[in-house]
Amino acid sequence: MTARPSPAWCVLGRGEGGRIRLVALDADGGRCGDEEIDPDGLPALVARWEREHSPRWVFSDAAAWYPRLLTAGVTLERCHDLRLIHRILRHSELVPEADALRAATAWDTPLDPHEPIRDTGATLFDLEATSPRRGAVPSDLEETLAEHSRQRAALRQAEEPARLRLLVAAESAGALIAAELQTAGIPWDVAEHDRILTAALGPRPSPGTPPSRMVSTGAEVRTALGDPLVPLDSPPKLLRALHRAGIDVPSTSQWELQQHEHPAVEPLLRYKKMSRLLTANGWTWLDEWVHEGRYRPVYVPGGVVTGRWASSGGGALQIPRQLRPALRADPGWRLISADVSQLEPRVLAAMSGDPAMIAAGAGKDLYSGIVEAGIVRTRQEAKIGVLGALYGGTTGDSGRVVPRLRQNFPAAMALVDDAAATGERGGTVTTWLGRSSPAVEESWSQAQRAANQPDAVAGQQEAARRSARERGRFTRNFVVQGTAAEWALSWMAALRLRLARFEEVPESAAAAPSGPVFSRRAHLAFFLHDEVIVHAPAEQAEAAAEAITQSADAAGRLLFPGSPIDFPLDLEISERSAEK
DNA sequence: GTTCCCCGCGCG
DNA sequence: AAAGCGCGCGGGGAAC
Repeated sequence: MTARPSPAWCVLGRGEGGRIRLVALDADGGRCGDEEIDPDGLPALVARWEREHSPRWVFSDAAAWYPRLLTAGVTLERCHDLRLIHRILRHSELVPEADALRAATAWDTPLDPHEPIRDTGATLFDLEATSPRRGAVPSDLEETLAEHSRQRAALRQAEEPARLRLLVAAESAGALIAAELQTAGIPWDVAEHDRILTAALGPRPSPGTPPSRMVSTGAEVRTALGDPLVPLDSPPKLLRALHRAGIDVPSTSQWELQQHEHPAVEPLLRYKKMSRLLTANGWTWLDEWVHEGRYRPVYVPGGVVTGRWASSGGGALQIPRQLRPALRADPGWRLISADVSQLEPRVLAAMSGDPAMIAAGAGKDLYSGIVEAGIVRTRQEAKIGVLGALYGGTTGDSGRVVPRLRQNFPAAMALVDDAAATGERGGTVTTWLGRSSPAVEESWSQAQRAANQPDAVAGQQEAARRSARERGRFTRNFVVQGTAAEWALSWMAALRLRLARFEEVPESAAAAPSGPVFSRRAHLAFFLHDEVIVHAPAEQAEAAAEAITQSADAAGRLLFPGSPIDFPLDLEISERSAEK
């Protein structure tokens, strides 16, 4: 009698008559288990397989399946998100034979974020029974199995399969993390938020009326302009009023206004700050987005072409620094905030293997390292130069510093310069782990060809060149921003597994208002490109900090094995997030 | 009345 | 300060 092969994968999908099916596959794709159950029994079924076999769960779309499991208290270690991975494999230059994948158009969802999923009471099955979500992919078992099989075939045939497999794992981990972040939420101090608003704007006004300090500041502006009726919230009208008062600005943006000495400028800038705070993160935002001491934004993994996350609703990726003190740990808990110093430049140094650039960042602030190497005089110059290198800056201070970087960091600059040149030609570029930039539209190529014909008019040529340079700046940045996103996902994926091994604290020490899943031990609470915040019981704070640091080191070694590159963190343990 | 685009500004 | 990359959002106002 042969041993029953152990399940490597568990595929979930809808079966007949509204039932759910689970099919277990061994490492070679052979079926080694098959169960069917009513939707109500799904969490218990999944929990049992997770406990007994810890397989990689195959989801048509983790964003549709996992929240339901989390609500029932079930967390999973690993998954494969077919929707997200389809998008990567379909476009990746490392997949030579993608015809079968490309033919499966039902899996080709737009980059647009999901509709915000605000009502967690609705289940996957309710949603699909009524109106399918925008960007929904098939969720029936047979089609889910078929797509899984196509993706495994594509991965087998890939060049650099090891890298692509890392990307697949990291992207899928991101799908789990995004759902967990939304379930856990960010601990948010409503009273502190209200204090910040009141200090800046005056007490909360009745609905429909502006707060008192905005009214008085608006009056100051109007007095200074000598016009009692200027509508300050309408840029075109405000612009005309500014012109009438002799303030000759091309737009009403703050940096234009700052060039002028007029007495209306200072109160107007103050007014704009207040208006921004009120409309973006005022009391209305608080009412809508913070409930029971938690802010629960909708994260959209893979929502940006480069692989960065986007967000949908609530502006999770734009929380102003001014409001950071409103992030506050529950009583007896701590926030551990960590951000990577100069992530993108370090990623570029590692990708290119540029020894001088790696050395400049070794164990310290990379920009200061560039100063100490005698390449530029000030840290500010170093920063502007490096950002210019990453973004394709050609003018001003950045344009003056970039040539010096090109001289001192030839390998690093060659990497981004090559990416830009490829983009200008209409070509595709690829991140370190294998995410490729979208192909140009046929109309773009046609316009470029037309502009190169002898009969092309000057305006046409200029427009085509400008468009080519724009695309070059995009592809230049794509390779670095995209690889940085891969590093950040690997960091979080490693951290998430470390935190999952933490002991649960006693009920009495649990964070009160959060759901049971994330109220008993350290958990991720926030993510923003190169920054994480972990919410942890006070006695786990040091260990969580250690896990964050170890995970950063692990991510560096995973992506760049053997490279001397390091990724130092700014890390802080506190009850309240600092404004910085 | 609704939809769409632009502006301006917050974040990395 | 912005510039040079990537985003989301609210508001106004034009387009429909």
